[in-house]
Amino acid sequence: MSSLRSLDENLISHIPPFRKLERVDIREILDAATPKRFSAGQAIFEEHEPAERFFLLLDGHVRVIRTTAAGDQVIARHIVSGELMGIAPAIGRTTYPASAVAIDDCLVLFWPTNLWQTFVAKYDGFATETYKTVGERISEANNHILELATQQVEQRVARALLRLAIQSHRDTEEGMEIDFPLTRQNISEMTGTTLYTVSRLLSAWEKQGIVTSGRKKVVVTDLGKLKTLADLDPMGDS
Amino acid sequence: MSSLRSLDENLISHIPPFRKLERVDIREILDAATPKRFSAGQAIFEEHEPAERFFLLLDGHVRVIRTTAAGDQVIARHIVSGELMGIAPAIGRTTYPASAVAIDDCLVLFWPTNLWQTFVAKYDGFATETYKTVGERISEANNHILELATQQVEQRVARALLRLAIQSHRDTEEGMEIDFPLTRQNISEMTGTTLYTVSRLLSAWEKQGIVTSGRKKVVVTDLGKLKTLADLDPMGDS
DNA sequence: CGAATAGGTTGTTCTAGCACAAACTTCGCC
DNA sequence: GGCGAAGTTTGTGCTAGAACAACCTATTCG
Repeated sequence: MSSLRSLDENLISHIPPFRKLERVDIREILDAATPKRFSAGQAIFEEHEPAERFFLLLDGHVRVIRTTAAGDQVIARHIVSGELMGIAPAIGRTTYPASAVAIDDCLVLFWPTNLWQTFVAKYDGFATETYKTVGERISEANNHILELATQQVEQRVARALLRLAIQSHRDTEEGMEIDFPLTRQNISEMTGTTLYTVSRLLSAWEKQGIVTSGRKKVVVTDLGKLKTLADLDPMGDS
Repeated sequence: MSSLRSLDENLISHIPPFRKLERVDIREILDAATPKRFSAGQAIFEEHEPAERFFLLLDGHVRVIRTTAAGDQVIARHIVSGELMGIAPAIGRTTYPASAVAIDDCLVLFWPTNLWQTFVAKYDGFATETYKTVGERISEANNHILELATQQVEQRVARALLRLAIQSHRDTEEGMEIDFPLTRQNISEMTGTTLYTVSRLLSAWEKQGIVTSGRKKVVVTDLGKLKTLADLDPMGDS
């Protein structure tokens, strides 16, 4: 039984892995999908859980998190609408490698994992496009490693903010506002530092007019300066 | 023209991506392969270079390296015999994401990138197995991020050594010797620290009977103790 | 509306580990 | 067989940033 009225084809027809497909194919894919809403804070899937489904985020923002034995959390990435997630089957895993949590209210579509093979086999371009996604995520991960291994905290935080601002912002009079709730703690979990250090950095940047920030909110007011901080800052501004 | 006598099927028949294949298929694959030797220190491929070939390491050890704009190097992983490398095509890349350098004398087989599609389409199990490899590398990368973000240098170095010792060792009277040349500098590039700190750690561990080390050589003499250091050491041994 | 809670700031202290320097050892090679 | 290069060790600062503490300020919710 379809949980809602039949889903609109335009929902996914423009999204990379589906872009090249025929209307009929899209129809088929949508008919096999289950839509589901998650409210802010809800877990979409958990690390180590058997990967029984793969997901497409249609609306909202999702945080992908890993937790160490010692209890520290690390934010691996943020998923924005139009992205696939939980695509463990693509990489021969039977278990999710991380947890996904809805940051704000989210709308997702999901399919049972066993359909993955079918999609890959049946829909031309789907495999190529999703493997490209996988490739991008590997690159991201490797860049993250490079950063953690070679850069100072300030640069790492600047880069993290820059990426978020570019990936998912809303334009306001003040500047580019990161369009989902983001705490100092969150930023520290993305960059391998502490919330205190992030707070100090943001305060300093606010004085220099690079950002404006509030409770769970960050606005980049001077993208250029932030970029300078992110690219190996030639010299520390006084 | 085949560069050498025809290659022996046993060379690759036991290697995961090829294991499930028929003799005929293996024959075909080998006939399409070019064997090549690299001597210690030689580059096999370079970051950013167009990915015109993908490789299988038959013998020797390879280091996968990334370099930052500032000139710092990071060792992403070590490849041991039987592993594929330069599999950029698998993840929709047209360019190598890192450089590969022969650590000791190496024997590799390579194929032109355009054959990748053929392999995936034609040889059953090849796709699945290689995507599993990709998956493992993603996991590795993510673990590396977790470590860099949350662990102390001592633990990271212990883990790096542990991994190497398990992945590629030779048993000696002293213990498990990492079976390729490895300097303090190399270890520091794997763990995001300095060669000085690594040297001090190894010296300390040598006194505690955990390792023995020499020029470009590390032998793990007490695997148990090293594991303790690697898993969040409950308390620092005096 | 008022208390509880989540999030943020800022001061102070302290240390892991980086930076630099200098000397030593091992190895390969002319 | 001795010189030079590459690799290693160890000492001495020194500082980025973690840890902890205390306090402040929005939000939320009964």
